[in-house]
Amino acid sequence: MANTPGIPKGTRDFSPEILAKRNYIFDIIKDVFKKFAYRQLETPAMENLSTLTGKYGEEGDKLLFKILNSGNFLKKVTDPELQERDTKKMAHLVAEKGLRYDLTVPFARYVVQHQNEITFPFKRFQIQPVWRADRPQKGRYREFYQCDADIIGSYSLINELEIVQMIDEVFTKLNLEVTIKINNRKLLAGIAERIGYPEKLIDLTVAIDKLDKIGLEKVYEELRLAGISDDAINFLEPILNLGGSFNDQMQCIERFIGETETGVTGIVETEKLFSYLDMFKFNNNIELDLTLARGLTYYTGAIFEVISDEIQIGSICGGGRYDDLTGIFGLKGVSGVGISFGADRIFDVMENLNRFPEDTTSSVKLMFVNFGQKEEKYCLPVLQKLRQNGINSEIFPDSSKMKKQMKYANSNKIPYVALAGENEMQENKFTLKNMETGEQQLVTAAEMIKALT
RNA sequence: GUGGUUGUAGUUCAGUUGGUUAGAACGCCUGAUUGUGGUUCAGGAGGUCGUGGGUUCAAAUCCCAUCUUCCACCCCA
Repeated sequence: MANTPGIPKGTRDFSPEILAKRNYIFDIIKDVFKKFAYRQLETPAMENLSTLTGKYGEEGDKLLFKILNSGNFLKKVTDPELQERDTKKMAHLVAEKGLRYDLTVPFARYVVQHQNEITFPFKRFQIQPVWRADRPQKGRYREFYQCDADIIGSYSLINELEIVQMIDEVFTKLNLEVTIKINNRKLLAGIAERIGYPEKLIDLTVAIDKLDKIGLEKVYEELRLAGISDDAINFLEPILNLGGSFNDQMQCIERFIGETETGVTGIVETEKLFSYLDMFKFNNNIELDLTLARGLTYYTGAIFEVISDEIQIGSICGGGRYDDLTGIFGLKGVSGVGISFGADRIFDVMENLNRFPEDTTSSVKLMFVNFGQKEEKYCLPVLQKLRQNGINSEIFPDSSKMKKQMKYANSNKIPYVALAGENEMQENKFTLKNMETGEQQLVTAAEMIKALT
């Protein structure tokens, strides 16, 4: 045990079985992204540390993995600095690169860097791992995948509509029932303004976001802690307890924030988005949820979150509109809207509910049993032909005992085995065995190809 | 960053108040079965008890440190 090697905290190996399942999810997401005309982008695992720092708040900076400079990484550090042991100050001296923390900031960097080559609006999707030096726990890893799609350079609410359509299609294809929650940051901003604390929008959203997790009382407590007066909190109550139909909710909101400028914009946007949504039929529930806030500070318009109806695991997909993502890199006035699927959590849900199709893990269709040199030579050309016909297949490389070979096929879930010995070779045929039913039949190579296609 | 928790075979776990050679199940390998996997039966391999130090005649067991696992908080996907 002490001698067996391991992997770093919060990381995982993906066995062929798990990877097959994960790819099943990725392929569905990827196909939907492509169908909606998003094009794939990849960025390097590492970015310049200066690109990453300061984008995720102070907490986020702490969670960045930094890469030690090559060579003498202490070259730039002076003796007094070394004595001081101020790691925060020293970090940029010994590390100039860091692992990406999400896909959005590298995307923003890409857009700004290549702004002259890009034709706007620009639609891209990106499926890559990200790294966070977080303390791992349930559903939380130091290396995990994000599946992002963003459109940047368009204010149209058609983009929001399409985001919802994509979400609906992905989860329909995955055979999962979900609820798509929609809100708008401008509504929240209107509320903050109305209760007299426009500058507390972030505190307000962070607190409201926890409503279904910690309950009303604790939310009030957080709001008080943030310095919001009891009067204002009481004033807020009807909004937090909002229910009923979309129209009821909108009426109530209108009464509440109808006089604030941002609030009105929020109402117009939300009503327009829902009027688009009304044009189509969706397989999943779509609801307006005023308590949906989402932590990310850069959202400015519509926000989305998806939760499973069948299992409690938190949000499995989220996104929203941001008006100034590239501003931090000096490119102003580019609005975008994006969505991110949490592949790892979707995996957990699928696994829990047993929703992966049976044949996900077995990509190999057939194995030739190896009886010896003469038989190998008889099988190899046929194997080649199967492969040319797009049938994933293999021959057991050694003429080991039959039992060992069958066991190999069995444990790798290979559905068919082909046997060719003296008898078969004389007739120029193969015995094709169905591993599941145990049935066997004598067939020609052509018949075998036909049976497996 | 804070609090708790875990560590013994490939895996999941037993292991008494400290006391002979540390066990089980599953998995793996071999055989029963020289052209047939899953079932059955028999046999076999596999452990520096996370690591380092301490207490003791004696430590998987007690103490300290450290690493690790998992969980909650903060934050987040």
